[in-house]
Amino acid sequence: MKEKKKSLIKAISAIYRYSQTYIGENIKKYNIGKGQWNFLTQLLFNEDGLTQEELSDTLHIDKANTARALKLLEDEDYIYRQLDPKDARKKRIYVTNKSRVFEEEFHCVFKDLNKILSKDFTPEEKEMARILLYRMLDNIIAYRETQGKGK
Amino acid sequence: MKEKKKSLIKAISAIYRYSQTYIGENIKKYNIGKGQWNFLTQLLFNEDGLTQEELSDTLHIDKANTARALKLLEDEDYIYRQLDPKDARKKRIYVTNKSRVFEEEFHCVFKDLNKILSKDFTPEEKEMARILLYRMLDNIIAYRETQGKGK
DNA sequence: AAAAAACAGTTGCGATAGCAACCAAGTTCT
DNA sequence: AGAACTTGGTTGCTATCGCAACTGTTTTTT
Repeated sequence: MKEKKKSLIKAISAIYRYSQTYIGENIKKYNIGKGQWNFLTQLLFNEDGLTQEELSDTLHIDKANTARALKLLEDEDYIYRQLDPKDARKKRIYVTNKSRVFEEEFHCVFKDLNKILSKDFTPEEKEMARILLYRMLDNIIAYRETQGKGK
Repeated sequence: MKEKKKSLIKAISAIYRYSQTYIGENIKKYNIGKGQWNFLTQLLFNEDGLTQEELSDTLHIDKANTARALKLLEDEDYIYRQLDPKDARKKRIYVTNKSRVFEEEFHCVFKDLNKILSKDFTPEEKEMARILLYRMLDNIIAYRETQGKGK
């Protein structure tokens, strides 16, 4: 029985899908879906007031999805859009009070997921995992840029 | 400006999506999509003759998707299904000669992706990334089992 | 042996994702 | 100023994915 080396991408795929399911289950009660968490956490825990384009770039998500996800978040009153007074093409996205009310609860969902994933990791291993993952991400972004898909 | 610790799952999500796009582009010429590579590589590079359920379990993919992906692979003549003579519920999946013809080319797509992701990694870092990722996967699988979603 | 339960695979459904085409607002070029 | 181009966002399309409900086969229970 030949021992095949298991590929990085197989693990990443499975972790991604199971994590999405986990997130979906744990944010369902807020009436938002697993396609929206990325945007909401970015706005809540990093910075709001970004345009949709900036959000897309930061999160590496297609701008069409960004438009759709933000629409849903807006419908549920977690964010609102405001036209940039300097440039009427841009819509700047801000979180609502409702988002702030649930901020801590949201945060827990992601802290918990992180704990699940890195269970029994030493602090050094956690840090190493983070570093290696973000290097992989940078690598594939750099590759895409050589292919002319910079953005 | 507060320095936020970046989460594992954000990186994993982005890597997953970019990798899926990469794979999709590179296997398009074989008339198969990014939803099918996981099954085909498993059958080609590990073992065929598995049932759909076994494939689902190994790849951590819902059995409904397995059925659909295999249907497409069968339509394109990369695999065939054979009823298990001992148990008429089971369909065992085998790769075709057509698959074997392209085996090396397929392999390159995934080797190349692996190279892109782990660019500038030392051999130790590559190994560490693999180990940590599979531990994360095992962790979330174990968590799911505590939640009664063993399979 | 008949009924009930378990198992393997399929289908229906709704949500998410990327690409391409499009529209409206701003910028640049002549 | 007007034409051409760029930029930011939206919509249409198609593919993927997980869950739930279903069909047909096998096993277990009584």
